[in-house]
Amino acid sequence: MALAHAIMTALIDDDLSGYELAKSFDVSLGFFWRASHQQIYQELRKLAERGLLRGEKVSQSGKPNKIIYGLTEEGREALAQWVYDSSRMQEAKDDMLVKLYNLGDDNISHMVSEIEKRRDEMMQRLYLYERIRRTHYAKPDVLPVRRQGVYLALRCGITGGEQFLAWCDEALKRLAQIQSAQA
Amino acid sequence: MALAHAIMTALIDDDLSGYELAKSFDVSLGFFWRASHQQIYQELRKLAERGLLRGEKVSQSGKPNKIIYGLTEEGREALAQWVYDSSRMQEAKDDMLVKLYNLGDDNISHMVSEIEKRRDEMMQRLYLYERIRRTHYAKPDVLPVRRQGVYLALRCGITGGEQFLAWCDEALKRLAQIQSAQA
DNA sequence: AAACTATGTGCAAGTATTTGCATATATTTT
DNA sequence: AAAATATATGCAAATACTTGCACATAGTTT
Repeated sequence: MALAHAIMTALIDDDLSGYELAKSFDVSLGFFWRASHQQIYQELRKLAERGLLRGEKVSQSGKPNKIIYGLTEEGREALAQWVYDSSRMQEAKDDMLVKLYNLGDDNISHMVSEIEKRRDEMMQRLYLYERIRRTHYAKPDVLPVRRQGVYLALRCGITGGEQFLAWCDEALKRLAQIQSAQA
Repeated sequence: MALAHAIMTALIDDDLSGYELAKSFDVSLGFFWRASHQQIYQELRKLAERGLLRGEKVSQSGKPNKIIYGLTEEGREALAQWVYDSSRMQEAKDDMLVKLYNLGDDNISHMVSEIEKRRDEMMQRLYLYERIRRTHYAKPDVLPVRRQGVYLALRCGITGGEQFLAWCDEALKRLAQIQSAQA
């Protein structure tokens, strides 16, 4: 039920087309809630049908036409209300962790490379977070309230990412030990 | 596609009924991949149909009958093969983080209590992790390889949980500051 | 006696998400 | 000139997951 709310959230400040929204997702809310463009387009249409968004067709020359979506009053109210809904702790749902339950002499080197790959990806993600933090949140205390909320979400991503890197190092060390004992 | 593999993983050592499996999930793999009992029963039947599990009906007196599932050779092979499949980084998909993007003077006290609730839940989770660690993984180095993999997953849960607690404290501190500035 | 807890499995309906494909045009690169 | 990239939206099918309900028995608590 929450991709809808993530999308509405992305439209708080600006009206966007599906394409623009998908791009903005990639560098902000998508850090915490990934969605494919198909899902976004579908959800936008559904939300417009339900009256929570208003879609305006824009004809363009030189580019394909697009539909700009914006929150309706009803949408803003629904979103504000949603914040008070109770939400649950999310599990990691990460294949990698399930795979670790299957660790064996045969697949250990595969797990090493999988963890190394994750480590690299997270490293890149952290560079991106850090750039965003420096650029937009250098002095969080002086930001308006809502921006401070976004900052806190970013901090959650940063500290979570740093912890993950540390775990990767721990795991790789242990796996290397097992491998050297094997030889 | 991975609940299937989580279930098969839970059956590596022991054959279990759906009920037993659901319970074992609650204190192990379910930390990383939660599933309702309905989903588990469905998946067990599907896996049995596909020949990856063998289901054996057991009549019981005094208790309802049950079906004990175990991995077939084919299942074991499929599981072993699955470990080599590539897997992707998972996003948090956490409502709470999306809600933070909607932070405002009106809902700030709600967010405080939501974060406090999460903090409590994680604290309890960490107690449980710690008990498991002490009981079963006090000396990880001497464990067989597969158990060391499980230990690494547990460590991921522990360090991730500790990071989350620290983040909660940071967030609560900031929210308290905003609230006191408001007054 | 009634209520609650534990054991044990399942259907049906709805919602969410992924995967693969399809269609266009304009600009930039090879 | 061909190929790749960016812009822009969508359908259809399959898979995954959640929610609410239903049945059935035994033991324990109030």
